[in-house]
Amino acid sequence: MTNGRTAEPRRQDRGKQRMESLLRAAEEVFADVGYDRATTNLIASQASVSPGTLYQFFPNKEALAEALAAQYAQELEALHERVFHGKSAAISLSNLVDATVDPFLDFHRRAPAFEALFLAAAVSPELAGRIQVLHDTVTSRLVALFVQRKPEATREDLHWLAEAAVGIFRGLLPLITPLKGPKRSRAIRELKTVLLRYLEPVLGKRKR
Amino acid sequence: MTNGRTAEPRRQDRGKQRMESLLRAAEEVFADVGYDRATTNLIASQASVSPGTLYQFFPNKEALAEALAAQYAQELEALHERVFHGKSAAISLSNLVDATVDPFLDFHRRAPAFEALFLAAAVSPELAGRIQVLHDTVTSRLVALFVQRKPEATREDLHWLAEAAVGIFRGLLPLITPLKGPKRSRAIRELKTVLLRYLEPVLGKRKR
Amino acid sequence: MTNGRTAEPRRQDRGKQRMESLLRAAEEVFADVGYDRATTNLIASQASVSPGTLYQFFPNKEALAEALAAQYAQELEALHERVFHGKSAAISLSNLVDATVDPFLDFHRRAPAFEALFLAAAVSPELAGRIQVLHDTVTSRLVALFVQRKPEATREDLHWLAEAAVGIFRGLLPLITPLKGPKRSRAIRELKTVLLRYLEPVLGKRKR
Amino acid sequence: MTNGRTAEPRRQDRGKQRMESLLRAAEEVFADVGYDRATTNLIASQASVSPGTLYQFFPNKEALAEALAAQYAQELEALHERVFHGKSAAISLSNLVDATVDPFLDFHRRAPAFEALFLAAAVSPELAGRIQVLHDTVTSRLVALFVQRKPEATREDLHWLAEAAVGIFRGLLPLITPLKGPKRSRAIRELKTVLLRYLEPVLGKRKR
DNA sequence: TATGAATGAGTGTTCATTCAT
DNA sequence: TATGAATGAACACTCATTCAT
Repeated sequence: MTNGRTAEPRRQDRGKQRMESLLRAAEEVFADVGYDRATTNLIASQASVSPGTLYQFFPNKEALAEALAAQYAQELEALHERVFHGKSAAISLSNLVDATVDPFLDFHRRAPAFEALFLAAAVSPELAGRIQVLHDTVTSRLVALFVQRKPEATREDLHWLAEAAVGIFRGLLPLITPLKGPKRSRAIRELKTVLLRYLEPVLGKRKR
Repeated sequence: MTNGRTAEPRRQDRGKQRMESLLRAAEEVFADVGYDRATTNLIASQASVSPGTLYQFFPNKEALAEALAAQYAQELEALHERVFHGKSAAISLSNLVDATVDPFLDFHRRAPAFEALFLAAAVSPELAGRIQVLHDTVTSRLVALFVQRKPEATREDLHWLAEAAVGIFRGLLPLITPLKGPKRSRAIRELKTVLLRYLEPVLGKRKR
Repeated sequence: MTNGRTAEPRRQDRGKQRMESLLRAAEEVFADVGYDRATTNLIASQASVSPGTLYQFFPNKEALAEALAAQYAQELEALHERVFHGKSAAISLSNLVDATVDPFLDFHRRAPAFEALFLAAAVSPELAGRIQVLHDTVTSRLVALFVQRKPEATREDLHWLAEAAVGIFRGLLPLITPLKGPKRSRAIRELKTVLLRYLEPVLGKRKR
Repeated sequence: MTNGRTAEPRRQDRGKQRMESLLRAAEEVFADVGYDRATTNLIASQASVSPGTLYQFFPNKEALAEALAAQYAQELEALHERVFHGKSAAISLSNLVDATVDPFLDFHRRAPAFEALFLAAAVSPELAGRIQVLHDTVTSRLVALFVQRKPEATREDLHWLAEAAVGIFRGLLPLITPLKGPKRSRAIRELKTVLLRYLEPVLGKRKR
């Protein structure tokens, strides 16, 4: 019936679309009930697909998480690229923190399963390994940023700085996400304050 | 015949001991596989006891978590009491941070399920309510400490300070716990640095 | 301390009392939740006694049901004795039905587990055998009554008559017991009507 | 490849068949051990199916009972329709009773769980609500029959008549079902006699 | 005799995963 | 490829019964 040459891509396209819709379904389910309580059958039915179909694309639940994490990592990289295109050294630390925190919180809103995955990873080492990429991406971007700003510091120091910064994020995010309105703003301000005070002695501009 | 007065308590003692051994078993299992993956049958067999026995003392898994959290909360309060008996205002902020972080990390070593519960609570709101007491105990102790040190600050500011401090703990703990030796020391130093820099502007001694 | 001769009976008395209180407890529990859903532990605790004590007097749940049924059978016999002391032949059939139905319904009110046992017996042949005595007592009393009234009828016919009468009771009781007030009266009237019309051709007075 | 139009139904057919075989299995198990003692795993294995499969079609035991009751109710209605197609007013009461009792007893033989459900409903109010449909179907059919035969009677009277008739069935059925041969015939005759005598004054032909 | 902690097989139910269609 | 019925080990939890004290 159809041309063999076009049939192939079409089938692959359909596959891509299925994977996408499965990932979106997983995202929603993870966000709704948490990674652990999410069931593959629920994800499949959320995607209006049979469980068998899900397993045609993802060998198990972890694989879904992993793919989602990879997607998130990619998005975060793109985001980072958009915000800092080589001129980070110039701005004030306060602006740097703003430029890091605000887009990230924005992304956080658009990526409903992000927190669920992060939290679940903390609980299950098995999962943690799978979505390591997320953590690594974020950390290495921060390190790059810090290196650019403070080339004379040792790599190790800056790595600790980045790890701690990510830890601060992870620890204060639960303070922010359940809140709305002015309370949320306050919580965000507090996060920025923590980061600012922590980073200032190392990354702050010498002469003001 | 045996003395009636001692017979009763003896049975009750056995009950207390069983509860204790069940809590210890739960602690180990929670620490090993995480709260969500822990099964009541596993906990029972870890305590060398039948599932029925477990349910004679605890109506369900949540109750075990709750009892454990209550125990931890009590221990933390006792710890706090031991460290600060009314003289916190006098010491330097650096000493204060040491006096808070070090015993806490020590406790953390002795309380293997502490982290598992804290993390699981972040995932499951159901559990979160049950072990709220832990978070509340820690936070309110910190607030009390801060009030003593800075009576003129508003209660709200100090509450945010405490919440953020707890968040910092929660976020950086995963950096510390998997490590040993000098790396662990470095990670602890980083945690203390974050806390110190964050708290200094508010709680630091005016005149130096 | 106490005289050996009096100690024995006292102990037996205590035993009797325990059995009685256990039977009363079983009665209440059977009535509350039904025979099948009743648990021995619940019965024991309702009697403020440990499960072990229950099993000292009754080897299992069926034995409790059996003892209760025996008690009920005895009570019903006493009741029957009280109502008909040899003069049943004289009264009208309508009066006979009244004299049978009314005290029975009265007893039914005082014996909360009666219906539960009867119903459970219909479900479980195992139990049915155990409480057969109840059914047999009631039936044979009815047969005796019928024989007195109609000596010339064959024993077999009267036996069928009695069995059917008991069946009518069993079948219409559920119509009566959930009702109160005038509806209940109506249901009772219907039961009596069924019995009257059924028995009349055989037991009715010939000459009026 | 197979025709798309038949492929779908085939799977659905399999589903229907499974549901049917599960209902048949439930029927047998209910009849064997009673509703209360029936376990879902036993029903599943009786249907040569895993427990999971059972739960794919029925969310719990009650649902099985409900579905079975609905099936029975439907069958009874069909039966009724077959026997009385609008001409009940003409026949004698004796014929009417025969035409009601005989097919019903026939059905009763083919529906082994019918009695178990009816009896269990009397014990458990929970179940009673689920299978109410059975009782309601039977009763309302009888009322309709009676109305047709005696239009001038009040609806309420006829309703009581029907309820009592159903009660008589329920009460005398246990007399019939365990018997075979002539004893069974005798028991059936007794049931018909009870019904006949009870209904005669209200539903009997005026002119004889 | 009385206790109540202890048992452990068993209950209803779930869910990641497979596979015939 | 897609389906969804099927699996079965596992889960949380129950309860009749036993037995050390």
